[in-house]
Amino acid sequence: MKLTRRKLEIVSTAAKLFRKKGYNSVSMRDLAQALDIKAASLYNHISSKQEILAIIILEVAENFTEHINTVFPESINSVEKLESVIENHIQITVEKTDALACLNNDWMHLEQSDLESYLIMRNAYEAKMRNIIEQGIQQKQLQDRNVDLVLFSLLSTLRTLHLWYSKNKETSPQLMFEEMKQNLLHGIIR
Amino acid sequence: MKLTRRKLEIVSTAAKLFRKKGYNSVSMRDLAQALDIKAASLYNHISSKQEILAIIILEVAENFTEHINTVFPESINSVEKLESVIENHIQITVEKTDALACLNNDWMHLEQSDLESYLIMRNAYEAKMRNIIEQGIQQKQLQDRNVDLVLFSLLSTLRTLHLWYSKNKETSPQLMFEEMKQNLLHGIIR
DNA sequence: ATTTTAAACTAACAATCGTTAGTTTTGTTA
DNA sequence: TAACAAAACTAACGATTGTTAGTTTAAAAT
Repeated sequence: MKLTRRKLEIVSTAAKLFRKKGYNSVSMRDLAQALDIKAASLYNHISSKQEILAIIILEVAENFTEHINTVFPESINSVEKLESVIENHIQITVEKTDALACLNNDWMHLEQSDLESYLIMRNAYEAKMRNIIEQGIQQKQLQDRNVDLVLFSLLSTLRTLHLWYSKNKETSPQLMFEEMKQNLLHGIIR
Repeated sequence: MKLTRRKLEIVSTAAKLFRKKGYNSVSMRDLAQALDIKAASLYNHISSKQEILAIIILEVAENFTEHINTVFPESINSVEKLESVIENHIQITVEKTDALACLNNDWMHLEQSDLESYLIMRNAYEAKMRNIIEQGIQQKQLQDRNVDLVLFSLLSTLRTLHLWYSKNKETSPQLMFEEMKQNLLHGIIR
Protein backbone atom coordinates (compact mmCIF):
# COMPACT_ATOMS: atom_id res chain seq x y z
CA MET A 1 0.00 0.00 0.00
CA LYS A 2 1.35 3.38 -1.02
CA LEU A 3 2.09 6.12 1.47
CA THR A 4 -0.52 8.74 0.67
CA ARG A 5 -1.04 12.00 2.53
CA ARG A 6 -3.91 10.58 4.57
CA LYS A 7 -1.93 7.48 5.45
CA LEU A 8 0.88 9.63 6.80
CA GLU A 9 -1.62 11.49 8.95
CA ILE A 10 -2.80 8.19 10.38
CA VAL A 11 0.73 6.98 11.02
CA SER A 12 1.86 10.15 12.74
CA THR A 13 -1.28 10.34 14.86
CA ALA A 14 -0.68 6.73 15.83
CA ALA A 15 2.91 7.52 16.77
CA LYS A 16 1.69 10.25 19.08
CA LEU A 17 -0.77 7.91 20.81
CA PHE A 18 1.64 4.97 20.95
CA ARG A 19 4.21 7.17 22.64
CA LYS A 20 1.84 8.14 25.42
CA LYS A 21 0.24 4.78 26.17
CA GLY A 22 2.14 2.10 24.28
CA TYR A 23 1.19 0.09 21.20
CA ASN A 24 -1.03 -2.43 22.93
CA SER A 25 -2.90 0.16 24.96
CA VAL A 26 -4.05 2.08 21.92
CA SER A 27 -7.01 0.49 20.15
CA MET A 28 -7.92 1.09 16.55
CA ARG A 29 -11.01 2.83 17.91
CA ASP A 30 -8.81 5.16 19.96
CA LEU A 31 -6.76 5.96 16.89
CA ALA A 32 -9.85 6.52 14.76
CA GLN A 33 -11.35 8.83 17.35
CA ALA A 34 -8.20 10.94 17.41
CA LEU A 35 -8.64 11.36 13.65
CA ASP A 36 -12.39 11.96 14.01
CA ILE A 37 -13.40 8.96 11.90
CA LYS A 38 -14.64 5.43 12.62
CA ALA A 39 -12.25 2.54 13.17
CA ALA A 40 -13.30 0.65 10.07
CA SER A 41 -12.46 3.67 7.92
CA LEU A 42 -8.80 3.31 8.82
CA TYR A 43 -8.66 0.18 6.69
CA ASN A 44 -9.21 2.20 3.53
CA HIS A 45 -5.64 3.43 4.10
CA ILE A 46 -3.74 0.81 6.04
CA SER A 47 -3.80 -2.95 5.98
CA SER A 48 -3.34 -3.64 9.70
CA LYS A 49 -2.36 -2.16 13.05
CA GLN A 50 0.94 -3.99 12.72
CA GLU A 51 1.69 -2.17 9.47
CA ILE A 52 1.38 1.17 11.26
CA LEU A 53 3.86 0.12 13.92
CA ALA A 54 6.31 -1.19 11.33
CA ILE A 55 6.18 2.02 9.28
CA ILE A 56 6.81 4.15 12.36
CA ILE A 57 9.70 2.12 13.71
CA LEU A 58 11.52 1.02 10.58
CA GLU A 59 11.68 4.54 9.19
CA VAL A 60 13.52 5.81 12.27
CA ALA A 61 15.72 2.74 12.38
CA GLU A 62 16.73 3.39 8.79
CA ASN A 63 17.64 6.97 9.67
CA PHE A 64 20.08 5.73 12.29
CA THR A 65 21.48 3.11 9.96
CA GLU A 66 22.07 5.63 7.16
CA HIS A 67 23.88 8.01 9.44
CA ILE A 68 26.22 5.55 11.10
CA ASN A 69 27.24 4.35 7.66
CA THR A 70 28.28 7.83 6.59
CA VAL A 71 30.27 8.30 9.80
CA PHE A 72 32.06 5.02 9.74
CA PRO A 73 34.76 5.62 7.10
CA GLU A 74 38.25 6.25 8.43
CA SER A 75 38.22 9.88 7.40
CA ILE A 76 37.72 11.34 10.87
CA ASN A 77 38.95 10.32 14.32
CA SER A 78 36.84 8.44 16.83
CA VAL A 79 35.98 11.39 19.06
CA GLU A 80 34.72 13.31 16.05
CA LYS A 81 32.71 10.23 15.06
CA LEU A 82 31.12 10.06 18.49
CA GLU A 83 30.28 13.76 18.33
CA SER A 84 28.61 13.20 15.00
CA VAL A 85 26.61 10.29 16.42
CA ILE A 86 25.48 12.44 19.35
CA GLU A 87 24.45 15.20 16.96
CA ASN A 88 22.45 12.75 14.87
CA HIS A 89 20.63 11.34 17.90
CA ILE A 90 19.68 14.85 18.94
CA GLN A 91 18.44 15.71 15.48
CA ILE A 92 16.24 12.61 15.32
CA THR A 93 15.05 13.26 18.86
CA VAL A 94 13.94 16.74 17.87
CA GLU A 95 12.51 15.94 14.45
CA LYS A 96 10.88 12.58 15.13
CA THR A 97 10.17 12.57 18.83
CA ASP A 98 7.08 10.39 18.75
CA ALA A 99 8.46 7.81 16.34
CA LEU A 100 11.69 7.53 18.32
CA ALA A 101 9.80 6.96 21.55
CA CYS A 102 7.77 4.34 19.74
CA LEU A 103 10.90 2.57 18.55
CA ASN A 104 12.29 2.52 22.07
CA ASN A 105 9.15 1.32 23.81
CA ASP A 106 7.40 -0.91 21.31
CA TRP A 107 9.99 -2.51 19.03
CA MET A 108 9.32 -5.87 20.72
CA HIS A 109 5.77 -5.78 19.42
CA LEU A 110 6.94 -5.91 15.83
CA GLU A 111 6.28 -9.26 14.20
CA GLN A 112 8.19 -11.65 11.99
CA SER A 113 10.20 -10.04 9.20
CA ASP A 114 9.76 -6.51 10.55
CA LEU A 115 11.09 -7.54 13.94
CA GLU A 116 13.94 -9.31 12.20
CA SER A 117 14.78 -6.26 10.09
CA TYR A 118 14.77 -4.05 13.14
CA LEU A 119 17.05 -6.32 15.14
CA ILE A 120 19.50 -6.64 12.27
CA MET A 121 19.71 -2.87 12.00
CA ARG A 122 20.06 -2.41 15.74
CA ASN A 123 22.79 -5.01 16.04
CA ALA A 124 24.69 -3.52 13.12
CA TYR A 125 24.40 -0.07 14.66
CA GLU A 126 25.72 -1.20 18.01
CA ALA A 127 28.55 -3.13 16.38
CA LYS A 128 29.67 -0.02 14.53
CA MET A 129 29.47 2.12 17.65
CA ARG A 130 31.50 -0.52 19.42
CA ASN A 131 34.16 -0.34 16.72
CA ILE A 132 34.39 3.43 17.06
CA ILE A 133 34.90 3.10 20.82
CA GLU A 134 37.52 0.35 20.43
CA GLN A 135 39.34 2.43 17.88
CA GLY A 136 39.27 5.40 20.26
CA ILE A 137 40.77 3.33 23.06
CA GLN A 138 43.50 1.93 20.81
CA GLN A 139 44.42 5.40 19.64
CA LYS A 140 44.50 6.63 23.24
CA GLN A 141 41.76 9.15 22.62
CA LEU A 142 39.39 7.38 25.00
CA GLN A 143 39.97 5.99 28.48
CA ASP A 144 40.72 2.28 28.62
CA ARG A 145 37.43 0.98 30.01
CA ASN A 146 34.92 -1.83 29.62
CA VAL A 147 33.79 -1.25 26.04
CA ASP A 148 30.30 -2.65 26.51
CA LEU A 149 29.60 -0.40 29.46
CA VAL A 150 30.94 2.67 27.69
CA LEU A 151 28.71 1.83 24.75
CA PHE A 152 25.73 1.37 27.01
CA SER A 153 26.39 4.59 28.92
CA LEU A 154 26.31 6.58 25.70
CA LEU A 155 23.39 4.83 24.03
CA SER A 156 21.15 4.68 27.09
CA THR A 157 21.17 8.45 27.38
CA LEU A 158 20.96 9.19 23.68
CA ARG A 159 18.12 6.75 23.12
CA THR A 160 15.95 8.16 25.87
CA LEU A 161 16.70 11.82 25.32
CA HIS A 162 13.22 12.13 23.84
CA LEU A 163 11.86 11.78 27.38
CA TRP A 164 13.65 14.94 28.40
CA TYR A 165 13.02 16.76 25.15
CA SER A 166 9.26 16.22 25.19
CA LYS A 167 9.16 18.14 28.46
CA ASN A 168 11.62 20.79 27.25
CA LYS A 169 10.65 21.51 23.66
CA GLU A 170 11.86 25.08 23.77
CA THR A 171 15.49 23.97 24.12
CA SER A 172 17.60 24.55 21.01
CA PRO A 173 19.26 21.51 19.42
CA GLN A 174 22.52 23.46 19.47
CA LEU A 175 22.44 23.86 23.26
CA MET A 176 21.45 20.24 23.71
CA PHE A 177 24.35 19.18 21.52
CA GLU A 178 26.96 21.23 23.38
CA GLU A 179 25.76 20.15 26.81
CA MET A 180 25.36 16.47 25.96
CA LYS A 181 28.75 16.37 24.30
CA GLN A 182 30.25 17.64 27.54
CA ASN A 183 28.23 15.38 29.83
CA LEU A 184 28.74 12.21 27.81
CA LEU A 185 32.32 12.66 26.69
CA HIS A 186 33.96 14.72 29.44
CA GLY A 187 31.82 13.76 32.42
CA ILE A 188 30.38 16.08 35.01
CA ILE A 189 33.14 16.30 37.60
CA ARG A 190 35.31 19.39 37.71
CA MET B 1 -5.06 -8.75 50.98
CA LYS B 2 -1.99 -10.05 52.80
CA LEU B 3 1.23 -10.90 51.01
CA THR B 4 1.42 -14.67 51.39
CA ARG B 5 4.09 -16.90 49.89
CA ARG B 6 1.92 -17.86 46.93
CA LYS B 7 1.00 -14.25 46.29
CA LEU B 8 4.68 -13.33 46.10
CA GLU B 9 5.21 -16.11 43.58
CA ILE B 10 2.43 -14.67 41.45
CA VAL B 11 3.79 -11.15 41.71
CA SER B 12 7.35 -12.09 40.82
CA THR B 13 6.24 -14.28 37.93
CA ALA B 14 4.15 -11.38 36.70
CA ALA B 15 7.13 -9.04 36.93
CA LYS B 16 9.13 -11.40 34.76
CA LEU B 17 6.40 -11.51 32.10
CA PHE B 18 5.66 -7.78 32.27
CA ARG B 19 9.32 -7.02 31.70
CA LYS B 20 9.44 -9.03 28.51
CA LYS B 21 6.17 -7.98 26.90
CA GLY B 22 4.72 -5.09 28.88
CA TYR B 23 1.77 -4.95 31.26
CA ASN B 24 -0.96 -4.75 28.64
CA SER B 25 0.48 -7.55 26.53
CA VAL B 26 0.38 -10.07 29.35
CA SER B 27 -3.07 -11.52 29.95
CA MET B 28 -4.18 -13.11 33.19
CA ARG B 29 -4.31 -16.35 31.23
CA ASP B 30 -0.65 -15.90 30.24
CA LEU B 31 0.27 -15.31 33.85
CA ALA B 32 -1.73 -18.29 35.04
CA GLN B 33 -0.14 -20.55 32.45
CA ALA B 34 3.34 -19.52 33.60
CA LEU B 35 2.31 -20.65 37.07
CA ASP B 36 0.66 -23.80 35.73
CA ILE B 37 -2.81 -22.94 37.02
CA LYS B 38 -6.02 -21.50 35.53
CA ALA B 39 -6.61 -17.75 35.31
CA ALA B 40 -9.55 -17.78 37.70
CA SER B 41 -7.38 -19.38 40.38
CA LEU B 42 -5.24 -16.27 40.54
CA TYR B 43 -8.12 -14.46 42.18
CA ASN B 44 -7.83 -16.62 45.27
CA HIS B 45 -4.63 -14.67 45.93
CA ILE B 46 -4.93 -11.25 44.32
CA SER B 47 -7.82 -8.87 43.86
CA SER B 48 -7.00 -7.58 40.36
CA LYS B 49 -4.36 -7.32 37.67
CA GLN B 50 -3.88 -3.70 38.69
CA GLU B 51 -3.00 -4.76 42.22
CA ILE B 52 -0.14 -6.88 40.89
CA LEU B 53 1.30 -3.95 38.93
CA ALA B 54 1.02 -1.63 41.91
CA ILE B 55 2.77 -4.07 44.25
CA ILE B 56 5.63 -4.55 41.79
CA ILE B 57 6.21 -0.88 41.05
CA LEU B 58 5.56 0.77 44.42
CA GLU B 59 7.91 -1.56 46.24
CA VAL B 60 10.84 -0.56 44.02
CA ALA B 61 9.85 3.10 44.11
CA GLU B 62 9.92 2.95 47.90
CA ASN B 63 13.42 1.45 47.80
CA PHE B 64 14.67 4.46 45.84
CA THR B 65 12.86 6.87 48.11
CA GLU B 66 14.30 5.33 51.25
CA HIS B 67 17.83 5.47 49.95
CA ILE B 68 17.82 9.05 48.71
CA ASN B 69 16.55 10.13 52.10
CA THR B 70 19.49 8.53 53.87
CA VAL B 71 21.92 10.16 51.45
CA PHE B 72 20.49 13.61 51.60
CA PRO B 73 21.80 14.89 54.95
CA GLU B 74 24.72 17.35 54.79
CA SER B 75 27.18 14.84 56.23
CA ILE B 76 28.94 13.99 52.96
CA ASN B 77 29.87 16.04 49.90
CA SER B 78 27.92 15.99 46.68
CA VAL B 79 30.26 13.73 44.71
CA GLU B 80 30.10 11.15 47.46
CA LYS B 81 26.33 11.49 47.43
CA LEU B 82 26.24 10.85 43.68
CA GLU B 83 28.48 7.83 44.11
CA SER B 84 26.12 6.47 46.71
CA VAL B 85 23.16 7.02 44.40
CA ILE B 86 24.95 5.19 41.58
CA GLU B 87 25.72 2.32 43.93
CA ASN B 88 22.10 2.09 45.01
CA HIS B 89 20.83 2.03 41.44
CA ILE B 90 23.21 -0.80 40.65
CA GLN B 91 22.14 -2.75 43.70
CA ILE B 92 18.45 -2.45 42.80
CA THR B 93 19.25 -3.28 39.18
CA VAL B 94 20.93 -6.49 40.28
CA GLU B 95 18.52 -7.51 43.01
CA LYS B 96 15.20 -6.49 41.45
CA THR B 97 15.84 -6.52 37.72
CA ASP B 98 12.33 -7.47 36.65
CA ALA B 99 10.52 -5.09 38.97
CA LEU B 100 12.78 -2.21 37.97
CA ALA B 101 12.14 -2.81 34.28
CA CYS B 102 8.45 -2.92 35.08
CA LEU B 103 8.63 0.41 36.86
CA ASN B 104 10.41 1.98 33.92
CA ASN B 105 8.14 0.61 31.21
CA ASP B 106 4.72 0.39 32.80
CA TRP B 107 4.39 3.05 35.48
CA MET B 108 1.94 4.93 33.25
CA HIS B 109 -0.47 2.02 33.47
CA LEU B 110 -0.89 2.49 37.20
CA GLU B 111 -4.27 3.91 38.11
CA GLN B 112 -5.58 6.58 40.44
CA SER B 113 -3.96 6.69 43.87
CA ASP B 114 -1.18 4.28 42.93
CA LEU B 115 -0.19 6.41 39.96
CA GLU B 116 -0.34 9.46 42.18
CA SER B 117 1.86 7.84 44.84
CA TYR B 118 4.38 6.84 42.22
CA LEU B 119 4.60 10.30 40.67
CA ILE B 120 4.98 11.96 44.04
CA MET B 121 7.87 9.65 44.87
CA ARG B 122 9.49 10.14 41.48
CA ASN B 123 9.23 13.91 41.62
CA ALA B 124 10.65 13.99 45.13
CA TYR B 125 13.52 11.75 44.05
CA GLU B 126 14.40 13.94 41.08
CA ALA B 127 14.16 17.09 43.18
CA LYS B 128 16.63 15.69 45.68
CA MET B 129 19.01 14.58 42.94
CA ARG B 130 18.74 18.06 41.49
CA ASN B 131 19.67 19.58 44.84
CA ILE B 132 22.73 17.38 45.06
CA ILE B 133 23.87 18.50 41.62
CA GLU B 134 23.23 22.18 42.35
CA GLN B 135 25.16 21.87 45.58
CA GLY B 136 28.03 20.24 43.70
CA ILE B 137 28.16 23.09 41.20
CA GLN B 138 28.05 25.73 43.93
CA GLN B 139 30.88 24.03 45.78
CA LYS B 140 32.91 23.81 42.54
CA GLN B 141 33.01 20.03 42.67
CA LEU B 142 30.96 19.71 39.51
CA GLN B 143 31.22 21.51 36.18
CA ASP B 144 28.89 24.47 35.76
CA ARG B 145 26.38 23.01 33.32
CA ASN B 146 22.65 22.87 32.60
CA VAL B 147 21.43 21.15 35.75
CA ASP B 148 18.43 19.48 34.13
CA LEU B 149 20.56 17.91 31.42
CA VAL B 150 23.16 16.72 33.91
CA LEU B 151 20.37 15.18 35.95
CA PHE B 152 18.92 13.53 32.89
CA SER B 153 22.27 12.22 31.70
CA LEU B 154 22.81 10.44 35.00
CA LEU B 155 19.30 9.12 35.53
CA SER B 156 18.72 7.95 31.96
CA THR B 157 21.67 5.59 32.19
CA LEU B 158 21.05 4.46 35.76
CA ARG B 159 17.37 3.80 35.14
CA THR B 160 17.93 1.62 32.11
CA LEU B 161 20.99 -0.24 33.34
CA HIS B 162 18.73 -3.26 33.79
CA LEU B 163 18.67 -3.58 29.99
CA TRP B 164 22.41 -4.11 29.97
CA TYR B 165 22.48 -6.21 33.11
CA SER B 166 19.85 -8.68 31.93
CA LYS B 167 22.18 -9.55 29.05
CA ASN B 168 25.31 -9.56 31.25
CA LYS B 169 24.24 -11.24 34.47
CA GLU B 170 27.68 -12.60 35.22
CA THR B 171 29.09 -9.10 35.77
CA SER B 172 29.89 -8.31 39.40
CA PRO B 173 28.12 -5.32 40.97
CA GLN B 174 31.53 -4.12 42.12
CA LEU B 175 32.87 -3.91 38.56
CA MET B 176 29.67 -2.26 37.35
CA PHE B 177 29.98 0.30 40.12
CA GLU B 178 33.59 1.20 39.36
CA GLU B 179 33.04 1.46 35.62
CA MET B 180 29.79 3.40 35.81
CA LYS B 181 31.25 5.79 38.37
CA GLN B 182 34.01 6.57 35.88
CA ASN B 183 31.76 6.81 32.83
CA LEU B 184 29.10 8.94 34.46
CA LEU B 185 31.23 11.20 36.61
CA HIS B 186 34.55 11.48 34.74
CA GLY B 187 33.39 10.89 31.16
CA ILE B 188 35.06 8.68 28.62
CA ILE B 189 37.59 10.99 26.97
CA ARG B 190 41.23 10.63 27.90
C1' DA C 1 -24.04 15.68 -16.50
C1' DT C 2 -22.15 11.20 -15.89
C1' DT C 3 -18.86 8.15 -14.45
C1' DT C 4 -15.18 6.93 -11.52
C1' DT C 5 -12.58 6.94 -7.48
C1' DA C 6 -11.47 7.90 -2.72
C1' DA C 7 -12.87 7.79 1.76
C1' DA C 8 -16.15 7.73 4.87
C1' DC C 9 -20.04 4.98 6.98
C1' DT C 10 -23.04 0.91 9.59
C1' DA C 11 -23.19 -3.57 11.19
C1' DA C 12 -21.25 -7.42 12.51
C1' DC C 13 -17.71 -11.40 13.18
C1' DA C 14 -14.76 -14.37 16.07
C1' DA C 15 -11.36 -13.96 19.49
C1' DT C 16 -9.74 -12.46 23.64
C1' DC C 17 -9.96 -9.63 27.77
C1' DG C 18 -10.45 -9.21 33.18
C1' DT C 19 -13.34 -10.97 36.32
C1' DT C 20 -17.21 -13.49 39.05
C1' DA C 21 -19.91 -17.45 40.84
C1' DG C 22 -20.17 -21.76 42.27
C1' DT C 23 -17.86 -26.28 42.84
C1' DT C 24 -14.29 -29.68 43.65
C1' DT C 25 -9.88 -31.09 45.21
C1' DT C 26 -6.09 -30.98 48.44
C1' DG C 27 -3.90 -30.64 52.72
C1' DT C 28 -4.16 -29.49 57.66
C1' DT C 29 -6.24 -29.36 62.20
C1' DA C 30 -9.58 -30.85 65.80
C1' DT D 1 -12.13 -39.63 61.00
C1' DA D 2 -14.64 -35.52 60.57
C1' DA D 3 -14.34 -30.71 59.91
C1' DC D 4 -12.20 -26.90 58.06
C1' DA D 5 -9.50 -23.93 55.26
C1' DA D 6 -6.71 -23.06 51.21
C1' DA D 7 -6.28 -23.29 46.55
C1' DA D 8 -7.37 -25.25 42.64
C1' DC D 9 -11.14 -26.08 39.16
C1' DT D 10 -15.26 -25.34 35.30
C1' DA D 11 -18.27 -22.33 33.17
C1' DA D 12 -19.67 -18.23 32.02
C1' DC D 13 -20.45 -12.89 31.94
C1' DG D 14 -20.16 -8.46 29.51
C1' DA D 15 -16.83 -5.59 27.40
C1' DT D 16 -13.42 -4.76 24.13
C1' DT D 17 -10.21 -6.25 20.54
C1' DG D 18 -8.67 -6.15 15.34
C1' DT D 19 -10.81 -6.76 11.29
C1' DT D 20 -14.19 -7.73 7.24
C1' DA D 21 -18.26 -7.01 4.22
C1' DG D 22 -21.22 -4.24 2.13
C1' DT D 23 -23.03 0.49 1.54
C1' DT D 24 -23.21 5.50 1.18
C1' DT D 25 -21.27 9.99 0.56
C1' DA D 26 -18.10 13.38 -1.36
C1' DA D 27 -14.80 14.82 -4.67
C1' DA D 28 -12.51 14.48 -9.15
C1' DA D 29 -12.27 13.26 -13.92
C1' DT D 30 -14.53 12.46 -18.28
